[in-house]
Amino acid sequence: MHDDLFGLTQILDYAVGVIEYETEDYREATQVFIRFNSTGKRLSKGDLFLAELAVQVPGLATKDLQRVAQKHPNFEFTMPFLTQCLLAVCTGRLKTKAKEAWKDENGNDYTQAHIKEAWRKTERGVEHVIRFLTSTVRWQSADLIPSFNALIPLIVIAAENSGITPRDAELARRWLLLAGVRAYFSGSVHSEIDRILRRLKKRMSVRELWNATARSLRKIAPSDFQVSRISGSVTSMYLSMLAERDARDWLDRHFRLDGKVHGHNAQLQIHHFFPKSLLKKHGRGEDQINTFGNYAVISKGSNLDVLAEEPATYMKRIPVSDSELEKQCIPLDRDLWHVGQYDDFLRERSRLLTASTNAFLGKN
DNA sequence: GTAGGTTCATTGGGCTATGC
DNA sequence: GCATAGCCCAATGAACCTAC
Repeated sequence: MHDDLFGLTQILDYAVGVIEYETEDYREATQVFIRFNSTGKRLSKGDLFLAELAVQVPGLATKDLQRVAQKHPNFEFTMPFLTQCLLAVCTGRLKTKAKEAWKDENGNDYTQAHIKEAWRKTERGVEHVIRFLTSTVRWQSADLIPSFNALIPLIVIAAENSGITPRDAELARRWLLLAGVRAYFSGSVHSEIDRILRRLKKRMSVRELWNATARSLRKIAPSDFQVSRISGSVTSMYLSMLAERDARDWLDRHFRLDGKVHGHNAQLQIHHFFPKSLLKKHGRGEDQINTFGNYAVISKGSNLDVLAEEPATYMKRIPVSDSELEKQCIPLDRDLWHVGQYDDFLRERSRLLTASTNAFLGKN
């Protein structure tokens, strides 16, 4: 312990090297900046694209992108993310070296006018997608977005088509929610987005986006609800469905179950339909207690005061209608609300969740 | 240069210790 | 007894690496 503390104090004597490099050329400075990025805190591709953009079109990043980044309090997109959206709209690709980001296939710089026009379209695309997220998907904040990368193709489509038509909106929602649950954008993200963007060049539509990815986006199955995470793509999809169904709190019928279940200013909370302490008492393990089939959503302020009672007991005191229970896919058969029937309850709840979610997501 | 596999970094949930 | 802080770990997205 003493050695560790002594070692820590040595940091005060650590010699930090400084190299002075004089230049008036912003481009040259950026190249040096990118080259030095191999050590220390590594910057993301988006950071480097942003640095190059600042050189290519002075003022665009510091004024226009920043304005959009700060415009929507519940959808605070980062500058690197917006830069990647702009890059996708401007060049039709994302996978590139930073210093070649704003060049065409012949190696020539895109003109300032071209990039500014692309930004005008990107900004419009971002606005349309936020409207789509709040109205069709019914997410009121960016906290519920499982993957920001998934928004990029949608923003490109909305930018090029001046929005997402009401006819396409439901397919776009199906695509976004399934892309989240299937963790479509993990692994080689830039390669995959580039492949999608190449397809979209041929036909810029949500239908084409769906066709390009459908093989990986199989419909929801009961096993998809065997998750313990309270935050995550399955919960985001469930909350979207609850808002669509105009689900209400179990104690306060006027309170819409619309919002998020975790994080700062969460409006909702997860309620274990079979209380943890009850299941623990009956020898159930964590994986059986904390599983989506046992989760319901209620308002943050609600205290159902259930202790270790069975649902069959405590639900008699709670003035919730069958229609609200149906919205949350809770089996109405009261015989399943006894702890001895827990396995059958989970099986039936998973079946109802699967059927309801697939109906909500709609057909291709 | 690209695709796909692997590794790394970040985030959020759960648990426990501590303070009020 | 409750609230809060801090730690650990799993999940996940991003970055990196390698084979073709």
